[in-house]
Amino acid sequence: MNRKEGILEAAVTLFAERGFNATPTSAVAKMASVSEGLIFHYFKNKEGIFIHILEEMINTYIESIESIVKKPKTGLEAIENIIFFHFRFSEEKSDAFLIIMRDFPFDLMKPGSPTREMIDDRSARILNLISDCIERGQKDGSIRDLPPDKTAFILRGMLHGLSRLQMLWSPSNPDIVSGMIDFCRHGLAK
Amino acid sequence: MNRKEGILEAAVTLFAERGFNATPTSAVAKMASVSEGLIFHYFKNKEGIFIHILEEMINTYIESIESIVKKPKTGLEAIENIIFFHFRFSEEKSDAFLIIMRDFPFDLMKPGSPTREMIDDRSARILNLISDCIERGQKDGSIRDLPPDKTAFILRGMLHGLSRLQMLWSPSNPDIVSGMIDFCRHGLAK
Amino acid sequence: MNRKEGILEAAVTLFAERGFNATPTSAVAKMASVSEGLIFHYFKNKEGIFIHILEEMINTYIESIESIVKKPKTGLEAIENIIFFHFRFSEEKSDAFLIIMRDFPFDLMKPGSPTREMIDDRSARILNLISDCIERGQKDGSIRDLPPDKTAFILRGMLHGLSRLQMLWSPSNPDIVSGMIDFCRHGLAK
Amino acid sequence: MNRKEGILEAAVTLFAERGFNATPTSAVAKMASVSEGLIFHYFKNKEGIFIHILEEMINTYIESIESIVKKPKTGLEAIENIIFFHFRFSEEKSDAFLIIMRDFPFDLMKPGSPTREMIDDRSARILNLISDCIERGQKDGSIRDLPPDKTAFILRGMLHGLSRLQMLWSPSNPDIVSGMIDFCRHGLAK
DNA sequence: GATGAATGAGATTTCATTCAT
DNA sequence: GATGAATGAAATCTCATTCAT
Repeated sequence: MNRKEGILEAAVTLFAERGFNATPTSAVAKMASVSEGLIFHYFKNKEGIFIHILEEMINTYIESIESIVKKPKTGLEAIENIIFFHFRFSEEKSDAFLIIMRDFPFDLMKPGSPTREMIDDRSARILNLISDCIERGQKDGSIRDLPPDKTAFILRGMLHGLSRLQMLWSPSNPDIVSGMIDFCRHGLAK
Repeated sequence: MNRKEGILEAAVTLFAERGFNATPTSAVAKMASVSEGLIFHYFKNKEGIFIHILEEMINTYIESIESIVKKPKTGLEAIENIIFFHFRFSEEKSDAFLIIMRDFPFDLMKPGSPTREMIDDRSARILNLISDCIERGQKDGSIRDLPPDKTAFILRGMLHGLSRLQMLWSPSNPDIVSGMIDFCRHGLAK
Repeated sequence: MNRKEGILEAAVTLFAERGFNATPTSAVAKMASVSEGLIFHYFKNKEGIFIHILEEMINTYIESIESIVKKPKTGLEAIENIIFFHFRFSEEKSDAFLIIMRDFPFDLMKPGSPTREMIDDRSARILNLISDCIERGQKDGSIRDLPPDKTAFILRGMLHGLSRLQMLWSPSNPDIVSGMIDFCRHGLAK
Repeated sequence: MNRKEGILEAAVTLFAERGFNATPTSAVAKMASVSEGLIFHYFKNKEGIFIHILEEMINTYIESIESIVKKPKTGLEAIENIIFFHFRFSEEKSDAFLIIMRDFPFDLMKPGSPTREMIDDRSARILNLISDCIERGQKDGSIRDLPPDKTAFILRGMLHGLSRLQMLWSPSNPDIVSGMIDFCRHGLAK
């Protein structure tokens, strides 16, 4: 493993454990057995590390969804697959997922910033992927008549909110995947 | 307006604008025309301000919901009212809402801390209120047979996620209230 | 002596000794027996210390000259008094004088910055004081016909350059006050 | 242009623009399209670049003056030529001139350091050149009786101070060459 | 000659918090 | 209650410089 990856790995672990703000770059450097300067050599900023993690994650997420939605026969099944995938993904990459849900530094979202643009772009792509499935489902008869874009937004909101609630906010942690699938099937299907 | 309220008002405004971490207590003091020391006299901590805002908000939220769910005839209508109320509330108190969604300092959630206990309690109460409505709906025939607790969790996740996405993360901001109502009606109703 | 003055005194001494850039604020704090934070409480910036020293010095300089030029009978004598004063002043306040001549951080001169404006103002006032003397001398017959503003600029340049050369750049340090007086008498007088 | 010269050219440009201290070697390397290591291969130090620029400039300055003072018939004319040359030179090499006037790192002047010795030597040579002209003028009757060394120092101080004031410190920038010539003619001539 | 990854030593600055008044 | 001077503990980031290749 090269040094850059070592830094990223250490950062993900420590950020998840202590929080982004509460983790000094010195701790990351120490855990990665690297000089502190090297972090800034590669990432320029502490935020640079975050951005790297975020970008990598979001891109993998989208690419996975892109390939996943192709397989099923109906649009509704495609949506169900997205839901399954989302929660599996959030478990597999739980550390990075947690960081992004919990510690996102929102000054990165200043209008016009490159990160903002990247996120806006990815958000739009995700919404498109979902609403494409909905339209597909409306054509193949698996999904009833409802506005695809709005509904895509609602589904994404559900995924986002359920993941976040489960991770950060709630004492009880029911298995909600099957529940959500069921709920959506009724909410969407004819 | 007394000084304590002045501090709270200034804090909400500034935290919403710049973020909790990025707002020094000195800025709050200056905006409230108060000495910095007085903040600590009233709130002990910087986090103390946050906790106060959070608690006030969450209590109002719950009390409002408690009174709201009583009126409608069916459980389903009660749920719909909760949804309406949630989004109205998030607009009315948009600053405080934003702060809590975006800047929550998660070290307050350390197991056993008083804030953690307060939140766990309030979360449970909210879930109970929702699942009560569901059970009510199942009795009055407006809601189909599905697990009340899980479903309550899902509904709360939707509310949380949609609000958060709308506020922080998404370029497009469709009006999703009616969409969510429609979606839930299909998802829940018989 | 209060703490603020203590900081200034320590700063002048250390800056003169080691140079502005080479003196860490920690050294100033230590020498003034004060916490490092207090420096920033009073001066906001490391540059803030410099600006304070500069402003105090330049104001004293101008006020002294203002009172000095009034006394003598002729304009030429007034000029001579300025010259005498300048070199006496530079010896009395040699530390602060040295710092300003040697370590001036020229990003303070960015067009539009408050320090830039302050300096432009003070420069103009000094030039005015000198050229007033010249005009006075032309009226009273002690100074020949030459452009007052340009000549004032030249005299100020001489003062500046001689002080700087003497302090920083030259191995031999002749007593140049009398020489300059003599030179100017011939250069200016009828 | 070879790489060493490329580095020097980039350095002069950047130092003039941002200041010596504020310009990282990395910026010089980038602008010269060269690796950062190569700078240290050629110059050993960041200060090494400065010294190189300084030495080149000061030597050219002296050699030019040496050849210039030979031509005119009288000592006074020779002095006038020096003055003309000085200001022309400072305009032609304005970037390098600016750097030396503004950013000279005075730890290079530590007694005994090679740069200190080089500068002391060049300063003495410049003073000698000027005072030679004065003595010449006293012999040929163009310059009155005054101490040549002291006067040479004063003239050099004028040149230094006027250039510096003009470049760094003053809002008004009158054309002072002719003024200085006139002033000196009266100050020096019989 | 030439590269650029890697280092490490600081330096400035920020801030929550305390406490004497 | 109210003030604000004073503290001190970090934390990010910058850079000159080195060195293996």
